Amino acid sequence: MFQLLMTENAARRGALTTPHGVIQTPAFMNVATGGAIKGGVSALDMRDLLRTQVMLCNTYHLHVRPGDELVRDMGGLRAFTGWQGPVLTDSGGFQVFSLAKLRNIKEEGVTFASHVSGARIFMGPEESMRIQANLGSAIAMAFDECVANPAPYDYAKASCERTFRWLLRCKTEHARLHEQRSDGAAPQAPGQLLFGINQGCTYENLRIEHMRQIRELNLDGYAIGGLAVGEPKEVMYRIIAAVEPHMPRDKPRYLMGVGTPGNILEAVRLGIDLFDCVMPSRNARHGHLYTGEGIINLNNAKYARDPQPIDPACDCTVCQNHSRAYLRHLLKAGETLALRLCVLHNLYFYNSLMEKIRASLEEGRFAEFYRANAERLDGRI
RNA sequence: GGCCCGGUAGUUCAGUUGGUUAGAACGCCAGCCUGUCACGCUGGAGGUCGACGGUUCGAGCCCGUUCCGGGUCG
Repeated sequence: MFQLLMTENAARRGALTTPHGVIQTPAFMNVATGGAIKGGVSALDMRDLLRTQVMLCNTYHLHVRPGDELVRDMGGLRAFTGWQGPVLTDSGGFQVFSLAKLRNIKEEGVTFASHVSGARIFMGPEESMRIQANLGSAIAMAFDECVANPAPYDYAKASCERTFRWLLRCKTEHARLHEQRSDGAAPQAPGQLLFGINQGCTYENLRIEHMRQIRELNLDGYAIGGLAVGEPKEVMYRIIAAVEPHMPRDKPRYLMGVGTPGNILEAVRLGIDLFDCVMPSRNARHGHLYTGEGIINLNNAKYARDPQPIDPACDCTVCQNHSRAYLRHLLKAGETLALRLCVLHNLYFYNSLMEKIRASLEEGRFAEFYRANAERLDGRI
């Protein structure tokens, strides 16, 4: 259940209770697609160094390898990975979009060629729900289609309608998997929440109509999917602003796959509670580091002799102990330590940004925080 | 000292019978990345082809001299 603690205009400060812990919102979920944050960051690091609240894993990737039944037999994702807190599993719907060359979409579901073995894999709403139950996540996402941008109106509309039919099937299967079994066996993932996903490409009327439909299903949370897939950020903000008034107030709202620090700040202002994005970890591995003053590219020669930490205002373990010059050296030398340290900093930065946002909401000065940071966060220095 | 092999981008090397603005890889410089097929992708700079002279319409390629490195024989 979701508790709305306080609001400032559309922005919200809340608490989402899951079977595996409470998530203070707005929150950023740390992406560990295949059960690990890329760059050598462990579950212990998330707990001890990053102040992570939620780990996000992917249904499709874990189904392909090592297999969801293996994860189930090993005690579920938490036991398997060592992460004690809540896990959100993405449904695999995004892979319908991102693995476009390998797929075939039908009403029943999607046929993929496994990117690992090439073997044919079928996944529909029921399969996705069963896999997510096996994975034992705290929050399961509905199986949807993330439509490419731009998409013709007719395709976006048809896809939206199919995503709705898939959602109905997800809900039915999810309920079936979690009801008390007649044979007395415990359900696979007791108390697992189910979030629905809004689609509709960049067409406001499709977005709103779809949102109105899915809110009737009284799900545990509502996500906006299919954004930040190439459209200008102004378009993304316009869609969020259009859909938000139609989202239930008493349910968490999750903007999937977003985004830059600036995107997140803007989306919180528009009423979003949950985020996830590969950007902080991927960009870290590519040498782009976040600071309160903007983004720095550690690959740049100007940092070769820079004794400062990545962000002088940051209190993460990396900034407490290492210089830009050293990290740049590690990066240039191809040391895997560079990946770990840079990822640690960026994820700490994101988690810490969310803490600052929550604090500003609690103190009724979010607008002020927004004004002071909106411009700067995504800039380059 | 004789003979052989080699000197082409910062580095390791390609350069077809002599023929447009001499290529690659790595490195360097910079850009990109939004529910991760991603230690990835894109772009850029950088060469008096050891030096000098010759042959030729034209030479990194052929000839001569010379310098440097390596090998080998005495």
